[in-house]
Amino acid sequence: MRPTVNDIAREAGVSLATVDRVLNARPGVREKTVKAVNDAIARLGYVRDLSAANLARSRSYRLAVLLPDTESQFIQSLAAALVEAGQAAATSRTELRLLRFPAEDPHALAALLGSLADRDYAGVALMAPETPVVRDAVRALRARGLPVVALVSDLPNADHFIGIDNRAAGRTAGVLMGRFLGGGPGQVMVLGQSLLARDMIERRRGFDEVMLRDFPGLEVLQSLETHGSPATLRQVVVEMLANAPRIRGIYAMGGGNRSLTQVLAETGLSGKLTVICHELTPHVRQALTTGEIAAVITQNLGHLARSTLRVLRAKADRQPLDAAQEQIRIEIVLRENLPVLPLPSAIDPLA
Amino acid sequence: MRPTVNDIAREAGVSLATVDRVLNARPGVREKTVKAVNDAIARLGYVRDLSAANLARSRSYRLAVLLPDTESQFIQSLAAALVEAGQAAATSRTELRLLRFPAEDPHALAALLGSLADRDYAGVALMAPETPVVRDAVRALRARGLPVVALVSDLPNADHFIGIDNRAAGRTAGVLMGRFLGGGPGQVMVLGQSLLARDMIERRRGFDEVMLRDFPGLEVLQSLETHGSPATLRQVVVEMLANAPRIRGIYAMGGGNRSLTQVLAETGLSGKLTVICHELTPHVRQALTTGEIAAVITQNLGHLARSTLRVLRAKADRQPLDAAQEQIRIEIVLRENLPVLPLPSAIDPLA
DNA sequence: TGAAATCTGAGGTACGCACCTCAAAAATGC
DNA sequence: GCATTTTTGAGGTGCGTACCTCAGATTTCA
Repeated sequence: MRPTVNDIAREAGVSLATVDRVLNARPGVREKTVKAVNDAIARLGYVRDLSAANLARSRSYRLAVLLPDTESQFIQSLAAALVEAGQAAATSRTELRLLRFPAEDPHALAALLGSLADRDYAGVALMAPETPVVRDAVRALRARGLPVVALVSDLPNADHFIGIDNRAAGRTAGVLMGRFLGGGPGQVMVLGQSLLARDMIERRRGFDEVMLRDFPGLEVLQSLETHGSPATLRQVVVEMLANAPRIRGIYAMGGGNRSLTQVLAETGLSGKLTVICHELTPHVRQALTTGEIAAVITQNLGHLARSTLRVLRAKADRQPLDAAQEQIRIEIVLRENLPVLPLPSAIDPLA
Repeated sequence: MRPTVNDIAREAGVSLATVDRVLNARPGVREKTVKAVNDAIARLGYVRDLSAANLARSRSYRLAVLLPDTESQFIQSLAAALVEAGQAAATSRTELRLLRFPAEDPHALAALLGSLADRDYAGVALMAPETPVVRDAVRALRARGLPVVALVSDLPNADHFIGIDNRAAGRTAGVLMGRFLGGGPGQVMVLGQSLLARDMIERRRGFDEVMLRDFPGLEVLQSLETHGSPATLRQVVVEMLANAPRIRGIYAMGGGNRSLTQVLAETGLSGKLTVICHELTPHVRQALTTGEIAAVITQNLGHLARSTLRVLRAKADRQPLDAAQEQIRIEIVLRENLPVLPLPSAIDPLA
């Protein structure tokens, strides 16, 4: 049998109450006694039983995840992954509430953040661009002891960031583009939703780093801004294709993948250009299999979602996290290593 | 407050004992009553508290993981990942025992497997090539109700396989090789430890599929067998390099990466050939950063280890698994998306 | 309708730990 | 040495579920 707290008490020659004080770092125990208890713990190889501890604490975690109300495939997939992770975590006294806020309204978001403090949440995860009001709202929440983690897009004053290193992601796109195009010659088009967004800036920087250093034969054109609008995307892409006849590759830094493949299809360029984009949404999967898209840089949303819950719980308990497990990988997906779609798992509520 | 079993009993108008019988699928309850209870569960949105359930069951899991005693970097990394996952799982009544067996002795392995049945293990994970004696030993274990999962290398009669699809991995290597070499012309050398091992056969098949279909300009040479011996590797590689002057790429299907880079360095070919190999070991990391290796196809060993524990526990409890979470991805690692090495996490035994 | 079989209720204990109280013991300051 | 403070012990309760027993209620079948 594994040792219990009673075994420690006996081994250390102290009472259960003292062991408890040591284990839970409560005050009122002499250094010497603390050491005696810790020695006993080490001798017996005691490991706290988390199930029992959580039960006794009757601790539960109400977590909020705030996503913009954008209806992009990426956000939808992310939301779905979060909901699924939330269902799985329900058996562990964890309740996840998915809240949406108007994408373009930082003040609404700040107000929402402010309202969270009162409703005894144990932690908040947030995917939003950084603006001064948001920064202040995050600071206020943290001051109240609520952990706040940034999701997908980093917020410098959050407790933690869950997502990929966008500069490295840009570099990865760069190597793939460079090598797939054999180092040149040719031109590469770069598309982004908003060139002011932190993520886009970092991806572009990483991409440029590699292209300049390793593939000088390829000319990387100025970033085109789509503002998340299919019409704008279509216009700028068509225009650029007309002006730059040596374009052989397109790096889509974020969003608008559906519109992009559509425009390429219409202009008869499907499969003729090397297209590298981000995020493995359903449509991108499809385009990968047909060869319209050559490679995708992505992050595993299931992992991202589960990691979010784990990190929030750890932060709420002020426990350390397993850095290796929580690191979100920059995944490269080609047609050949496209992960098979597992059937939507039927979560058994009694399991 | 979340509903408990008592709430269900009240809501369904039955006693606690009946709710318990329904929840744990014990006999002696009429269809009609079962339905009443399930309806109450649905109405209240009851979710079983796993912490309490595990505690009450006082269930614990002693798991065995059997690895060959090979001292390759891959096995060492895998063992380390398993040990770490085992430590983290200790708080959840899970004890992992890492057992090694002589790599080339199927009978010793079979004997070891046979001896496990008596020592109340809850499950067994096994990384071994399939041989008739092993197959029989696995069957015997399963007949005794012990779940057996195959690790890294598939065993057709195991309960589950944890690892990557090697054929898809080979295809992935193929696309990368083909695209990195611009489709040809040239020759590609292929190296493998043992050409009889199931994994190697599948990787080669996947690689050939893609090369033949998409890159006919590249000639894929016959596989060279290294038998895990640096000397043999050196010999066959040097010989092949002499005989096939148009070699531009090397696909190392498994093992021997250290020796390979060494031979290339000695022959002045470092960085001049496109080398694609498997498994991100410390040495391979190094070779990636220097450019000696262009790309690595790998599987996340941390994930593999944690997945092993989760799957074994689920199998031991006859519970369904989350296919999406347990799917091991085929990861492509280039210098630019090399995951940063997290510091070896200090596992807090009290956490 | 009666006996047998089946179903249900009431109540209990146990799991390992957290957290509480109050009194007793030990250490400390003066 | 005494009062004061600090440390320790003994004992308790509760977390939500699993699993057990035994008596009483209900249904089934002859």
